[in-house]
Amino acid sequence: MRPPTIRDVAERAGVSKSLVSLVLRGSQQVRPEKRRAVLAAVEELGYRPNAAARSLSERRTRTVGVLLNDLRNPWFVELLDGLNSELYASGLRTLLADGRLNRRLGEDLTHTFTELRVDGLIAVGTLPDPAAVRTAAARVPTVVAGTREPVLPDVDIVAGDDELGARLATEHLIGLGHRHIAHIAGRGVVGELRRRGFEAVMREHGLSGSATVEQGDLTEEGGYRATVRLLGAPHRPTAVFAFNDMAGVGALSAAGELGLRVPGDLSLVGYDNTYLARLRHLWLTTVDNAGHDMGRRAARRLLDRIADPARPGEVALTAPALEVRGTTAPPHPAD
Amino acid sequence: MRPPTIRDVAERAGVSKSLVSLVLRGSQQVRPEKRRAVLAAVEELGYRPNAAARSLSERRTRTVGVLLNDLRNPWFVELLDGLNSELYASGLRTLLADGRLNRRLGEDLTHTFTELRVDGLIAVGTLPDPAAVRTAAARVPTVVAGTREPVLPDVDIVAGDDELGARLATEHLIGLGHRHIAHIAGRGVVGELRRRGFEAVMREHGLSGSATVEQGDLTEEGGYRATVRLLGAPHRPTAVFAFNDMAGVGALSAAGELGLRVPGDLSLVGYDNTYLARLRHLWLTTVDNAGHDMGRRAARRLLDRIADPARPGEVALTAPALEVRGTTAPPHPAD
DNA sequence: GCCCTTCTTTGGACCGTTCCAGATCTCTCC
DNA sequence: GGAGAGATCTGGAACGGTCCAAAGAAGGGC
Repeated sequence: MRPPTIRDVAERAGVSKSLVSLVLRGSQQVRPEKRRAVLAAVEELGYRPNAAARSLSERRTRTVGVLLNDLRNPWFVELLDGLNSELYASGLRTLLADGRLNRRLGEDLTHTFTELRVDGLIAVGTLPDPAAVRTAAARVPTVVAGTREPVLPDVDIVAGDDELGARLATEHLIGLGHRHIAHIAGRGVVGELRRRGFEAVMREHGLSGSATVEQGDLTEEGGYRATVRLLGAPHRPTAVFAFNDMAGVGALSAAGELGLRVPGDLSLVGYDNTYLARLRHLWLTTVDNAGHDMGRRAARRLLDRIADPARPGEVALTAPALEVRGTTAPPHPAD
Repeated sequence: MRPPTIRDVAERAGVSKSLVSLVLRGSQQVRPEKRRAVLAAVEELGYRPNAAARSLSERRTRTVGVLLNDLRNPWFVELLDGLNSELYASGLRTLLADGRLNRRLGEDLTHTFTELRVDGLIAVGTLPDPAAVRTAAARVPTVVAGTREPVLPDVDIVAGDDELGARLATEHLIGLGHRHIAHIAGRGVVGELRRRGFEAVMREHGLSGSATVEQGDLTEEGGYRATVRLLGAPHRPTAVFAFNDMAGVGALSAAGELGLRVPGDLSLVGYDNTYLARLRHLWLTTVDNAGHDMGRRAARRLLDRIADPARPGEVALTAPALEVRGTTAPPHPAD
């Protein structure tokens, strides 16, 4: 009861296995009646090529590995979507591995990917183990997406311009009249860049004195706690710029619990423009990071690199855009 | 510059390739010094087995295909997590395909999976093309998770008891004193079951007359629109039980826009206990569907089925639990 | 020291494709 | 009718592992 092989098809169609192979790969050098005979045999037997045999022989898998930090972050899914659609168009399939989950399981995911001999690798977001990306990149064409690290030779980087995004958010708040603004900072290089953008703009407007930075993390919980600390301090900010939407939602909750109305008493900006920010009940002003588009660009970079593995690594930044919704407004005149 | 093969390792270690194979597969029949020599050679050459060659020879891939409806639905991710951890423990890796995305691309994902010769298949949630699951199930051990369809011979089903979950939600609302209760219904068998549970409980309490069902869909938008229609009707309900959390959040928004306070003027229950419901700013009363646990159970079923493909299909329902949060309260005495 | 048994180790067939060099067919042209 | 040129088709060697039967080595008993 084994699945039929190319030889079974050949026998049934009365041709050689080589001819079947030619037909299946779309060769023009085959006489129409033979082609028909082969296709009929394929149909009758329900033949499906064996991908393992094919890639063993072709010495490539037509598969790209995607290393993801956390599938629960909606922004990653967005990026993944763009990635998929572009790679699919080039006949590549995508193999997904969630680094957070599997690290918990104690496996180095790049091992799996090298054993599978993926044709390329995309590392999305800040990963638990950047060293693994380095060793993998030495073996297989690699592109880093959605973050600026690790910087490696022969690795392209496709990311948003986080510093610019942070500038947009901060300038929006200042433009509304806010002076005392806080930033809930994230971790890693991305967190660093967004914080830097915030601080630079505040400095440029002579507001360094009324700028506060509170360390949070990438979760709602982190945003909540940071905001509770911020709003409990003596010089309460009138606006908060959060590292990402999740933290922004946490800030929203904290404000609500402390009896502050948003945006009346407190303005709030998130980052990423995930579907969370688009929920009407949250309706968060945020910075659009163009995840889908970034995914497509990362895919194109990878295709280029697969074609020419030795090309020098490039850094491509996409410009983010401010998405103004319902959580920002001018401060009270009193403040 | 090809990656080293088992023969390269054998030559370096001064043994036969068969011995290398034995060592790598952990045989006890190998003398310690030879084992050491082989492992040293592996290390020096940076050898990694070729998964394609291995699975061609072993005639299995140690890979399970997961067909997912929509990665954006947090509940699916939860289930996936459970699935992964259990399968990983059995040495199986997981290959993920988002049906919604790929259908847009016009591909039948089961094709990919049959070409890859996955050892098993898990279909998660209501899929765009149930017929594809049928044909796939004829070739490869298959388990359906998170929904009750399609029912096929030799296919196990692991799902939540949706009717029971709906009963819990409805009884909770009735217990609080609500009489006029609306349900925002979803699509597919799952939607059907939840609606049936709702209607049964209303009937049992003699409340059929004040039960309303409004068709929504699985999105926030659908929940929002359905709620706007419900609240605009003459006999406004005092409580809404939504098909899932997303729809519940839409309902929350609609209530807010119409000037109704939740839970003061309107009680609200969702379904799935996704992280959305856990966001403090939403804090939605919901029905916990135990996604992680369900994923693990689905994995175990699949392992059983791979071991014995002919075993009769079973249906396993997990009991959901009500998770009471901040969106439900007794109605106004006036209502 | 020889035979027998039990460990270890090995060569070679096989898994299902692709690829290539060469065989075979078909035509065209003189 | 035969040569030459394409167009088609084919057999066999990879690809990199696993598996199995059998060879070789080592120890035990007489």
